[in-house]
Order: sequence, then C-alpha cells, then structure tokens
Amino acid sequence: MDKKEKILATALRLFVADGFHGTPTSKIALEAGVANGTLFYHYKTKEELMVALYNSIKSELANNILSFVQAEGFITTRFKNIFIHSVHWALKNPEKFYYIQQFNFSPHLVKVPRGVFKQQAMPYTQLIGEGIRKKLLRQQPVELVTALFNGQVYGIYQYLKAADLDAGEQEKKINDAYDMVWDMLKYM
Amino acid sequence: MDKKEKILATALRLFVADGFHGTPTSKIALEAGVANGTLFYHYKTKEELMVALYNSIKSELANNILSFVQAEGFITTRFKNIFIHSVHWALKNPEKFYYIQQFNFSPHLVKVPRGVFKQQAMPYTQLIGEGIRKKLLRQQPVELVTALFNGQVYGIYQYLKAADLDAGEQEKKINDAYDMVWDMLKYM
Amino acid sequence: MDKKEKILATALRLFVADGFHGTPTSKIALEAGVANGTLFYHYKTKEELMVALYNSIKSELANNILSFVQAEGFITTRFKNIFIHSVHWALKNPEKFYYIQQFNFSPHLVKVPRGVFKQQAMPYTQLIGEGIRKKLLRQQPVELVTALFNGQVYGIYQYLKAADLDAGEQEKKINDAYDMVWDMLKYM
Amino acid sequence: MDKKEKILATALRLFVADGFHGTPTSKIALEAGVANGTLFYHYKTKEELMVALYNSIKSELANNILSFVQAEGFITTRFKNIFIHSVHWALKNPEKFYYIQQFNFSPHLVKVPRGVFKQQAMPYTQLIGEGIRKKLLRQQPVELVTALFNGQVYGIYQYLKAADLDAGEQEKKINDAYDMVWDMLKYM
DNA sequence: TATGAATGAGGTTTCATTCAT
DNA sequence: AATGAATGAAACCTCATTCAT
Repeated sequence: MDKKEKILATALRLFVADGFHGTPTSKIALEAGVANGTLFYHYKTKEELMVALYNSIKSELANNILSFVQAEGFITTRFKNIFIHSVHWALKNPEKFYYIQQFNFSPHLVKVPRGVFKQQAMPYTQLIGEGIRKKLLRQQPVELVTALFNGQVYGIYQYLKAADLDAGEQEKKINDAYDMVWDMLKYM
Repeated sequence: MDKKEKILATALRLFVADGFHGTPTSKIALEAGVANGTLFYHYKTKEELMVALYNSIKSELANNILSFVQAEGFITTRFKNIFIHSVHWALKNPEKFYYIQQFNFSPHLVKVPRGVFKQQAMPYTQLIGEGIRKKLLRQQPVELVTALFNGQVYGIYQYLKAADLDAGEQEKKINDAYDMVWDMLKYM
Repeated sequence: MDKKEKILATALRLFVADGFHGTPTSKIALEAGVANGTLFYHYKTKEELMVALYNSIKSELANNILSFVQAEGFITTRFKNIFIHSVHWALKNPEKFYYIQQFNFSPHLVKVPRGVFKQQAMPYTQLIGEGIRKKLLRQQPVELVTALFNGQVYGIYQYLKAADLDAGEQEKKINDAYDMVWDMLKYM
Repeated sequence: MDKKEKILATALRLFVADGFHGTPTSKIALEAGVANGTLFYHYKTKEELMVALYNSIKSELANNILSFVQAEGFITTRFKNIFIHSVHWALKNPEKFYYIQQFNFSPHLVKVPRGVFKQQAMPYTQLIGEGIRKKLLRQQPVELVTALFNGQVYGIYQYLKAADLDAGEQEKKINDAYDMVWDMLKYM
C-alpha cells in the first residue's frame, strides 16, 4: 500500500471513530506514517480528502453490486441478489458503510456533483424501471420504489448490527427480510 | 421565547444549514440576539448545546406521536396513524427531521445515554410487540419489525422531498406507501 | 462568621490551593455559599479581595508578634521570643504563611502602599536598632540584620515542614536554630 | 538564537515584569518575533513553557555553581565560594533569580517532578554532608543546614537589592554576611 | 445587603495549510 | 515525491464585572 492509499485508509478509520471535525489532518498523517505536508501533497485540502474517500467507497460499492445488476437471468433473481449482496457488503465493511451515511448527512455532500450520483445509480435504476415496466414490480415511480428498497437495506443492516446473531441466523434473517421486501414491492 | 429557547432555535437553523463544525458558537449567539457568553451560561459547551437540541427535538417528536400510539381503537388503525403522522411531522419540520439524522451519524451520539432511547421508544415498541403477539404482524423480532417500519418512514420522506408533488398527490403517495409497508409487515 | 468573612476564608483556601489565576471569583462565591454578585458587593474587584486578604493576614501576624516585641524585660529574651513565636505562628497557619509569600512574589504586591510595610515593621525595626546601638547585636545596618533574621525564620520553617518531626523534636530544632541564629547575629 | 530560545528569553522578561497571568502568550510571541502558533509548536501549553523556562534557569544556576562545589581544596574555601558566587549570580541575573522564586510560590511548582530537585541539589548536599561528618559544620541534619544556608543567600540578596550600594561596598557586605553565616554554621 | 442572569473582552489553543528544502 | 517547521486565522470558552430586582 503506497502512501496515498495509506492516508485514505487511515482517514477512514479516524473519521468514523472521531468524526470529520474530531480528526485533525495532522493525526491522519501521523497514524498513516507520513509527514504532515505529504497529506497535502496528495490532497489539496482536507475536504478534497474527504470527498476522495467518499467517491472511492461509493465506487467500490457500485462495482461490487454491478455484476449482480448486469447478470444474466431472471430479473427477480438479480433483484434478490442485489439486496442480499448489499447487506453482506455492509456487514463486511461497516466502517465504509458508516462513512457513507456520515458523509451523506454532512454539509460536504454538496461538493459531490449531482451527476455522479445519477451515473452510479443508473444501471440499478434501469433494472428497477424494467421490473416495473414488465409488471414484476408495483406500478409506482422508479424513485419511490428505489427509495423504499434502499430504506430496507439500511433497516435490516441496523437490526443485524444490534442483534449480534451467529452466521446461520444472520443469513436466515436476511432472507426473511428480503421476502418481506418482496411482498412490499412485487406486482399485485 | 426566552433567551435559552432563542439560542436553541437559532442553533437548529444554523447547524442544519452549515453543519456542526461550520457553525461557530459566536454566530449562533449573534443571530439569536444574545451575547457570546450567554450561550455558554446556558450550555456549558457547544456539544452540550448540540445534545440539548437533539433531546428536545426527540422529545417533541415522541410526544407528537404518543397520542396516536396510545389512542383507543384497532391496533391496525393506530399503526397506520403512526406511519402517516410521522411522515407528516417530518414534512412539516424538515430541519428538525434532518437534524436528527445529522446527529445520529455524528460522533456526538454517544453523549446521549442509551436509556433515553429505550425510554422514548417504549410505548411504540410495546404496540408493535402487541401486534406481533396478536398475529396482526409478522412473527419476527420486535426489533426487526421496528427497524423495517422506520426504514420506510425515512424512505417515503426521501422520495417526497425529492419529488416535489402537490398536496393531494403527496397524500396519495403516503397512503400508497403505507399500503406497501402494510403488505410487508402484516401477518400472513 | 458573616458572609464577608466567609468569602475571605474561602478565598484564602482556594488561592493557596490553586493560585490567583486558577481561582475564579465564581468558585470562591460558590464555595463560600454566597451569590456571585455578593462577592463584588463586598470587594469591588478581585484584586481588592486579594489585597484585603493580604492585609488582614499581615495585620494578624503583626498583632500576634507585637506583644513580644513590646514586652518588658531583656532585649535578648524578647528577640528570642519573636523568633520562636514567628515560627510557631507559621506552623499553625501554613496557608496564611504561604499566602504571604505567594502574594509577595506576584505583580499584585505593588498595589500595597510602601508605607504600610514600614508601618507594620516599625516596632520590630526599632527593637533591632536598639539591639545594635546597645551592642547586643552586630554592628551592621538594621536592614541587613533584619533581612538575615527573617531569612532564618523562613529557613527553619521550610526545614520543619519537610522533616515531619514530632512535637518535642520540633521544639528542640526550633531552639537549636535560634541558637545558631543568635551566633550569627550577636555582638562579638 | 533560534526561535525556541527567543521565545524562552522573551517569556522570562515578560513573566517577571507582568506575572504569569498578566502575560498573554500572544504578547510573548509578538515580542519574540514569531507567530502565535510557533510558540505552541515548540511548547504544547503555556504551562509547559513556564516549566521549561524554570528548568532551564535551574540548570543554568546549578551548572554555574557546580564548578565551585566540585573544586579541589579545603571544604571551607569551597563553601565560601559557593555562597559568594550564588549571590553574585543572583545579582547578575536578577530576572532569573526572581523568576525562580515566583515559580516556587506558584501552583505550577507541582508540575516539576520531585526527582529533578534532588538530582540538582545532590553535589551540593553531599558537600554539606561531608562538612558535617568532618566536624567542620554543626552537628545538625543536612537538610537543616542547607535550608539555613539558602535562607541566607536569599537574605543578603534582598538586602543588597534594596540598599543600592556601590560595587566595593557591595562586595564588603557580601563578605560580612558570609562571616556571619559561617559563625552560624561552623562547628563549635 | 444580596442576588444571579447576562455580558463581552480577551485568553489559550487548534489546525488546515504553506513553503523552503 | 516527501518533509516538517512555521504560520495566523479563528474557534471555544472563561471569567471578572454589572445591574435590575
């Protein structure tokens, strides 16, 4: 891991632990094992670092899910896979998942151009759109269906984080939750 | 409105607009029309102010919903009322609703004793527990049902905020969303 | 003890424990059991309180020693009594004794008019002057003899405070020290 | 003189003139010709600066006297040299000498680990111990003899500072004072 | 005589950022 | 690419003091 990546990884850990304001750049540099000035050599400002970290995590997540979105096969299967893998990713990367929320509810969000969101969500939105058109999903606006779907990924994650189940039970609950989500979103 | 309340109201507005770190205490005092020291006379630290604001909003919200939770009548009706009034409250108080999320995803959350959450959520949790026991709701843990329910309040709110509908359409969508939530949570 | 005296007593304790700067007037008021404003009703400023405390302690000490200075009998006896009782007073009132030094080495000393010192030291200076004139003490300036005499009161006090002896040994050491002081100051 | 030393020298001057509390760090930085932040780059807090200054002066004084303590020759001669050079150092460095007293009678003294004092006083204590063992000095505890000796250095200094004598008279008085001290401390 | 809410000047300290090396 | 001493603006907070009651 080169210095630039080390800075990013350290920043993630510290931002999540202590917040943006609670994490001085000097501490990031120190714990990343680089000099104070090196951080600013790679990222012009602290906010640029924060945004770069946000984008890198969002990309990672998007790429991770993308294969399931673009997979061959029934839409319903792909839909379920997206849900389940999103929850898995969140459980495996809790700091990254938390960082996204933290950033989303901060005044720094506006520094990310709107286009980027649309871009990243596009394959995903298209799939849902297709599901609605093909009368597999409810006849509601894509945005509403998407919002409710996302709300549930976050809901089940919150539950699992607090519940502390073993791996088998956890898997069971994720499936139960998906069944419930499906009952909510499926065409009737 | 006395000075202490004026400070709280101003802090809400500024924290939501510019973030915690982006809002100097001096600005809060200035715009609240009090001296700098007055803020610290009433709240020992900036963080104490932030926490007090959080608690005051949570109380307000809890009290607002409480009447619907404790109402006479069918559980199903009360359940629907809670959903709808929660969304209404959020739409009428977008700053307060945003502030809660902002605070929830900040490192300051740990300054609020766990007991407070349990306390506030209790009547609400009991209602859902009763619904499950009476086989009106899915046979799942109370916490899971609660998490998914809350996720939907947030989901529909996000959609409505972005969609910019007129009052009638908005009401319609809230009802649609509730029907979907009910399909997800009802006993089958 | 009325409020004014309670403030003085509390101030002494806190100033000695935490220093002038380390002791807010609000803390003095609080621990004295009076309101914030009451302190300023009795003492116009914090410094006025500090000076009043200093003067009150100096007066107390001066009055305490005065009887021995003005006593009938041999100068040598009176001289010894002054030494011994000064040390005793310091041991019985360590906070007051410390406060005097603390104040002496602070920039507030200049707020006490020079005349006051002369006034208080006068009987004492006259006695030493008389001792010198009568060839009981060394033929040196009164001020030098006084400075050396005072230095010894402080020296033995420092030793006793650190040594932690029992009452009998302590008395013995005070007498030994006086014998040494006498060897230093007596006419030869 | 580099910036760190410049800060120390300026702090000495201002602390002695206006006291610890009367000297803002911003004034120290300004008069030292460095930026405000530079002071805190080198000394984490104002108190750390105060302690560093104290230690540096104590070291300087200790090193200055050390050569006389460790010199060849009669103990009595070395003893006299220590007295005289201590007084000379104090007269040549009145600010430093005053600063030590000022710090000694402040609540900051406790920030200096006890060990440091013992360490610095050791050669000095050993010499007095030797003098007592060899029956050149009074058969009293080392600590008592030391305390009385130190008390006299301070006593004569106080006298000279107030008396404003010319160089010759001053030297004469220092010698007289030493003779008196010797009469007090010598074995009989 | 006593109170305590309110004040605002000013202090210490932090920290993102720069720049000569 | 990397460093780290130096910067100075700005933040939080303290606290002596006032004043209406």
